[in-house]
Amino acid sequence: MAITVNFDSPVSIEEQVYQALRRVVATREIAHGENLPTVRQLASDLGVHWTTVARAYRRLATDGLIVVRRGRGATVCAPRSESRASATVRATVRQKLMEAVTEARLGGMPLEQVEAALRREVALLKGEPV
Amino acid sequence: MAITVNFDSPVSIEEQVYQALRRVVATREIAHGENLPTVRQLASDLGVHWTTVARAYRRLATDGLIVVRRGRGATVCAPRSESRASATVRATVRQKLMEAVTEARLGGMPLEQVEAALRREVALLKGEPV
Amino acid sequence: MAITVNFDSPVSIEEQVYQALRRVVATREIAHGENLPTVRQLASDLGVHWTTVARAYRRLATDGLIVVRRGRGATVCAPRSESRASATVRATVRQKLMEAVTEARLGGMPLEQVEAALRREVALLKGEPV
Amino acid sequence: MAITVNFDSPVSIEEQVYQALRRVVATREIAHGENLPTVRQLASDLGVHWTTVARAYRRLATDGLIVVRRGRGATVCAPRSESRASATVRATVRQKLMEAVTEARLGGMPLEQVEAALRREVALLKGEPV
DNA sequence: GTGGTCTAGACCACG
DNA sequence: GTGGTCTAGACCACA
Repeated sequence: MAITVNFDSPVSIEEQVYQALRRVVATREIAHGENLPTVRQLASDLGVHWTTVARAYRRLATDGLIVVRRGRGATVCAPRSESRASATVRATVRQKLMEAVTEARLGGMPLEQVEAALRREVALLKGEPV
Repeated sequence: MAITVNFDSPVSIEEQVYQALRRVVATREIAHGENLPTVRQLASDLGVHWTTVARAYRRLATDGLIVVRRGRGATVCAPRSESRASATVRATVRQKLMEAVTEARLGGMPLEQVEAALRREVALLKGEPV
Repeated sequence: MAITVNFDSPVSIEEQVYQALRRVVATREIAHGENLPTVRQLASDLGVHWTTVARAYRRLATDGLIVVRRGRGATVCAPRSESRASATVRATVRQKLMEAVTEARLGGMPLEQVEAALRREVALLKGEPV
Repeated sequence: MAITVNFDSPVSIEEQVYQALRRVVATREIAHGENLPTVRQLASDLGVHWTTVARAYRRLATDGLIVVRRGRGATVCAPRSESRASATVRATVRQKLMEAVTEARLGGMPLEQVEAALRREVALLKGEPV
């Protein structure tokens, strides 16, 4: 599980760890029923304090992505099946996409390339060859 | 120019204002050669401190999106033409797209709907009917 | 005896088991003179460590609700008769009631409904039809 | 605003502060639009670390009871009007009432006295003479 | 001045 | 050993 944090980023370390772990769960790199690394282990790998990692784990637990139990570590929950997504989820996704196209245009990247890049990301997540 | 800030968000007000203004420039809602509102005007509209807005304007100027001249306000620069985007831009766009698909999967939103949503965003930015 | 524990709760498993057993004794679901399940039996039913259950039993014994004797298990003691309650008990009860009305008001629940709900709880404890 | 914390309690200091502040908001001791004390002020009053108080404030903000803004302190939000309470709220209230009657019976407190005590709490919250 | 985050390291509860 | 909480105090962003 290769995750890194950028100490110079305006986004907090906790947030970076949280987002990276959401990704790990979404890709099923660590599957349903398996454990994440212990907070102290991951913290030492990343070079951050273990309480910072523990805070990120708590948020994942609040989201229902993992179950955290003292003395037993953090276990990944069963994934949600595809279904009618909530309005909140759709709004979040839309926001991210809007940011992507905004960055693309300001950076002079043709919008067709953005669509191609999205197809690559979708294929990656599905585990298909790109 | 309708921009709003969320005071409860973990992302700073400065960052929210900065991002919203990037969007305004990207959509050409305020076109090349026109002025943004004054720092104090926008601050008062949003109910935030004027120094916060000023910091956001400075960042836009650093990005080369606007030029700020004493006594003449903040003027939007000519847009970049589409071209070969820098690696940085492509990485940023890719990151946003990755976050979008991650959120979609965790929220149970079918990935095909993400592609459809992106097409809508692209059309919106181009000013085409959706 | 159907008791469950919530592994995600901020309140410890020991505390949950302890509270649930207090409830079981109060309702006389296991009556005066009868035995609680063995520590290892209950632990295995709940999927928790047996030492956790043992700690809860110790607390019940300290409270005088059960007696634990080697080789004979944990036996429920005779209930206290109704009498003038100690100041401590009255303070505890008052605290719980205060929390209940606080939650009700913050959640928009009319306070009359709280009184009705209490009458239901009293009837339940007495074993009357609700 | 007289709140105290019990350092020997099994419930965490953060939780105690959080509950006490929920009470303060519910009773409108600090009304809609007013500010709570600053985190450092309250922490110093209680003799705890200010980050502990800050965590409690964050939870209140998550609950939508207050709005916390850097440099401006924590402001109480408008109260919810009475309405049909959610199932979650009703379950929470019911749980608290169940704990109250359990404690009463185990402590030998007549259940009629519990009902009387609840009426007092309701009157207190409504600001009526008791 | 406000609150937000991070590190450091203590102590505790749980398995 | 696990994670949870607290203190202590640094540094940052915002008003």
